[in-house]
Amino acid sequence: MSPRTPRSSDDAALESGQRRATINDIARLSGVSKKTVSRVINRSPSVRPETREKIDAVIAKYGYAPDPQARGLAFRRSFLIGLIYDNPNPQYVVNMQLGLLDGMRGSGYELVVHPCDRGSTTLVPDIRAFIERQKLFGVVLTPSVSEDEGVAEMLRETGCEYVRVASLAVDTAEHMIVTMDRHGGMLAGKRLAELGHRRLGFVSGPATFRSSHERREGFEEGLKAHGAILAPEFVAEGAYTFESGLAAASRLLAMTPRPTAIFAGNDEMAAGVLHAARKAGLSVPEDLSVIGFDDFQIASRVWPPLTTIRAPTREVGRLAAERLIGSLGDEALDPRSRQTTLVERESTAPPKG
Amino acid sequence: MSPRTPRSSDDAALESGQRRATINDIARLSGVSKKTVSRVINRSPSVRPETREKIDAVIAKYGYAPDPQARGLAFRRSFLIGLIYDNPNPQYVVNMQLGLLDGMRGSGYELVVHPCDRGSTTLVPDIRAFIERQKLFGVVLTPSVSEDEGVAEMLRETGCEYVRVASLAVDTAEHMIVTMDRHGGMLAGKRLAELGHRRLGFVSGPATFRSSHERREGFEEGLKAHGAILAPEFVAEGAYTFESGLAAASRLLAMTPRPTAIFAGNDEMAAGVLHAARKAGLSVPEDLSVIGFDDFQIASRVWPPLTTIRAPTREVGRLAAERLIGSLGDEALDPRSRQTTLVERESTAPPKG
DNA sequence: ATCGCGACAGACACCGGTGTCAATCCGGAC
DNA sequence: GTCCGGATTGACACCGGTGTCTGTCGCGAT
Repeated sequence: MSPRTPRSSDDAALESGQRRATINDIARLSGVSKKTVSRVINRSPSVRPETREKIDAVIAKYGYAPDPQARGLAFRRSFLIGLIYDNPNPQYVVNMQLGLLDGMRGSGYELVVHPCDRGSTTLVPDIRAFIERQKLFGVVLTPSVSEDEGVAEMLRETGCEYVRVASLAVDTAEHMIVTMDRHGGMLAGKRLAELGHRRLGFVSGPATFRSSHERREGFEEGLKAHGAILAPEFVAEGAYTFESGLAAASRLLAMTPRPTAIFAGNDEMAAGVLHAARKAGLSVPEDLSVIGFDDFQIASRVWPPLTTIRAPTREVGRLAAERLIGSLGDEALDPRSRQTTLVERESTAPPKG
Repeated sequence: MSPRTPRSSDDAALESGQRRATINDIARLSGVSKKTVSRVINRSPSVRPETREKIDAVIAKYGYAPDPQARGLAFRRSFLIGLIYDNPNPQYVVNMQLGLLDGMRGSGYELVVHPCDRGSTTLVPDIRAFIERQKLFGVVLTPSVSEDEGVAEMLRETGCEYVRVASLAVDTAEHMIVTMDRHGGMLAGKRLAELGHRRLGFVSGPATFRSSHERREGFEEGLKAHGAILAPEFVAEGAYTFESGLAAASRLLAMTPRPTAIFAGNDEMAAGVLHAARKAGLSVPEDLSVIGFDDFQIASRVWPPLTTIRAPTREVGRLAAERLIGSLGDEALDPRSRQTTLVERESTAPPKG
């Protein structure tokens, strides 16, 4: 190899696609300095249009894309977005991931997943270490860890961008995507009251999830609007799991008189309610109406197929990602994009008699 | 600020944790060159033990951890591992992710998720772009994209490390984690034959998944060992989805005579079989036994709770990650770590009469 | 014709690590 | 005491980008 030929001029490898183009290649092939190429990449205004076009053409010809690592090193941050979650429901997690990827598509960011345990004593330092080591551009938090103020405070300290998905505005608007749990609960209450139910049961999620309270309060609102109420003794706390829903419903159904309808805080617990009803010898919806929440796959797999509240998890994920990377306009103000809706299947009917 | 004090000596910020330590800080504070610190980080053997200890102490004192971006830039690769998948089942995806994270814990790698569509005409270039842009250390592929030879060939070209999770050894051992689908199918066949079933139905996954064939062939083996056979007319192809299972089972149950037991290729389709049975007026397990595959949550949510084959997806994920980063020893040779097992619930019984 | 100024472009250092190669250190052989 | 070779260590360039600052250019004002 001729020593006169600098390594960076090894254009044969470039042409054949053996070697990815770097900013130095683009600069040399465009006849400008690398700094000018950098300006073009970063859309700096002070580049003459003809220069920009010339460079853009070379970039396009060689399919050049800047190296995220090198860029990140200079920027002192990465182009990674972390999803920090502790919700154990697989479908929630996957839908959220898909939504985030929807919102990130074409932005040059990548999604790094980071499950955590809110009960851990090292929760905050663990997340902090994750963020600082990777110099994350930003993170999205979902319930219930999104409702943790200790974590939020740490995030503000680090200066890492963040968006919290929660059912209540627990932070400033630019850091929030608010889900419509209260509205969903209201739809459930309204529907059951309309059907004529007056002895209503509620299987709540764990008190550590804000959504548990929102769904319940919405439920009560919906009932009240149609002249029904939720008696405190007909409220049983579960943990958003099948087993907890089964146990809670068993308690409710053992009471006399028992509720004629039960609203469960999510579909998993609603499935538990169905099992409890079966064990109690009750048929659904004849003896007991059941409404769930989420409209995950399980809702249509159980028998009878569950009437439930559809929560647009994937859309919420997309909004969260767009808010994080700054591409979200006024859409977030329009609740239609994250509306909850009632999906009526076969687990609801008027009460007997 | 005194110009005599170089910026790198701003130890106040370091002590207070305002600034993360860099390799230069560690070098200065240890009284060695950064290259020697680099040697310690990378476990180079040619460092005198006392030097190593001195540096290790400083590293520990300041909680130093090398910057993955800078390291990656110099190494010409990142410390990211991609999960490339096209399996739409949320629980499979989440279990696989959890397993991968299990295997990666403490290794310094992070997991980047990348769903894809095997039907896309740009599948290979899309994945290639993902790998090259991020300079991924390695990727894990799961079915069915793990069975795509075009993708595998591209991976070999790029030099990116990779591990394929599949139900058949479609690559050399160092690139494979083989799941025991055939064995699981065998367990199902064996059990149904033992119960006395002789007219057996099979709802297959899509032909594009190797596991569909493996599970079926295993099923036939298990039957044969106990004197039963799978008649070709009792095989219906589904697509690993609830709806396809429902449709396939409806066809099987409309035949005369109909099968007394059905093995479905996964739990989702088994749930569909249960719905089909109900619509046909058959009760499970009295009129029809059903076995699923996976033992995902849905198996215990449906009614009756499904007898199924437990597949250790999370463990398989852990093995895949360990193989990728090279921390997997002989464990992979021991099938116990990825054994499939029969989980007997209430959807199976001897045939009537 | 000269001056001043904003627009544009480039030189150079730096982000935080690693590779290469030369320099230094050390104990044992002569 | 001197020489030698392997073990340690350090100086310096480089990975592929960006920040800062300086220099050049073209144009209208004087």
